Amino acid sequence: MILLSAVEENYLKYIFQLSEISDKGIVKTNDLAYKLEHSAASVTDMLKKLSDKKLVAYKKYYGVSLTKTGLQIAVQVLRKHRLWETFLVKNLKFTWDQVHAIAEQLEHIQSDELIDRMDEYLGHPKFDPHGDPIPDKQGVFSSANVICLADAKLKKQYLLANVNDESSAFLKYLNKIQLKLNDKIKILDKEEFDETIQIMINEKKQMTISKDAAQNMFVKVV
Amino acid sequence: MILLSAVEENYLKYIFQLSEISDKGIVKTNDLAYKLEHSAASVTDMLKKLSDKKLVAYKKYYGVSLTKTGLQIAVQVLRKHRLWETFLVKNLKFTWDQVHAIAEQLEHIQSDELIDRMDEYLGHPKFDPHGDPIPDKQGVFSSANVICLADAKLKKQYLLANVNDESSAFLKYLNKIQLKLNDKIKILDKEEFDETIQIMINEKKQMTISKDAAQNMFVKVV
DNA sequence: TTTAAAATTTAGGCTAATCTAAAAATAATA
DNA sequence: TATTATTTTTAGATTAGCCTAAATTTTAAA
Repeated sequence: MILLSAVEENYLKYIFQLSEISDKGIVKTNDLAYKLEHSAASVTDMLKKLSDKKLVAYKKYYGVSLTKTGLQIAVQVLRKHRLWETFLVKNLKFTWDQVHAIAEQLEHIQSDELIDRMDEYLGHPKFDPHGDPIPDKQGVFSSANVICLADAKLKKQYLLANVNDESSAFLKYLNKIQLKLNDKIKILDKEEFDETIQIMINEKKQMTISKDAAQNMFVKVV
Repeated sequence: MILLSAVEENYLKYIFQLSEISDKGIVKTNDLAYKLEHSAASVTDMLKKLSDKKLVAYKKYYGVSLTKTGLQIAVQVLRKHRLWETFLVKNLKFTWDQVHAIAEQLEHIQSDELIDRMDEYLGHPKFDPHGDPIPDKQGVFSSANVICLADAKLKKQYLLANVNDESSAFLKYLNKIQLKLNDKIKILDKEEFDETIQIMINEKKQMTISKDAAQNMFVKVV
């Protein structure tokens, strides 16, 4: 069990996030410096340390990528971040925009037992309140191409792919409005004021969906 | 709003705890060093820094006490610690001997909003799983009328209200003898020779309690 | 009351994580 | 290709928070 500082964990997390949108998973020093809001010199410094610990593969003037160990740690930090965000929104009723800063702190709490029990407590959610996938204990993300219904685009055709909330209240609600997994959903309108959404289900039934409900539904593009 | 490091918060917390069992609230450098498991020299160093920040009143070779500001912060750290412990035991089903180390980390998460919502979520608990009082947002503790089991009277009915020692060894011992907070305790006999105590638990189970154990248990009169 | 022991502070040093300024390497342009 | 601009690294410094060893102050004992 490797114990890392919160700072080191953050480096790994950001390298992971940048590597996902970069060429061949190679992250540039300056991009990392910008993300971390540190000087490029500090980043170079830390990259050498992480390289010594075999958490990253670093080549001078070229860039950095995660090793297998570094990747595993980065993914677990992301898992913790997203589980905490889920807890903050679902249980403590924070709004999605309030939780990031707090989760940035909570993600560095060191206790596997804690995060396992939190995962259990939340009902093993697969997506966080922003619709980002939550990797499981083994680091496996559930299917990509799924977005939160709250973030879905107007006029496009989707299929209901996943629900985040396993509470009986929410499932009963879905039952009542007769919405099931793999039903077709098209967004007719989004109301800016209260963020409710007008949807068409299976090309025949029109419904108004609350912001809360939409945030718990995940759809994939047809 | 003063932002302190986790290290500084810990100093204030331990000064508070030691001042409660000390003469006139004056804490000695060595006692603090022992509690923090740091060298006395490090403690002197930090006391000077905390003194500069007006969080403690520090007099060389004499001792340290909290200022009004320092006290307020210490009590809020304690509040966070105890609310988190309550959450870990009540909601995540940890046993009370597992939670201390995790709460030591969680107590330093910086967010008033978070702790307010957690307090609300837990239903404004007044005591934590160890029976320690949880100060409210204003820093006010609710006091129970508790006495040490070692000082309790023969033949009287008590409830186990609090334990002094949060070491995992002691809490495991309580688990083993199946003694929990709010269990009924009646003192059947006190042995003068070694100061062991015969107690009846919940009117059905008889036990012998050592002097050491009894000094770590606190009971309230029914 | 003098001396020995204990507690505390001072002095000097170390590591992690940051910084700025200058140097070096790479990329872009004339 | 030569020169300039950009990116990255190196060098040297700083701060927080710790340490050990030595010096100082306080307390206890003879």
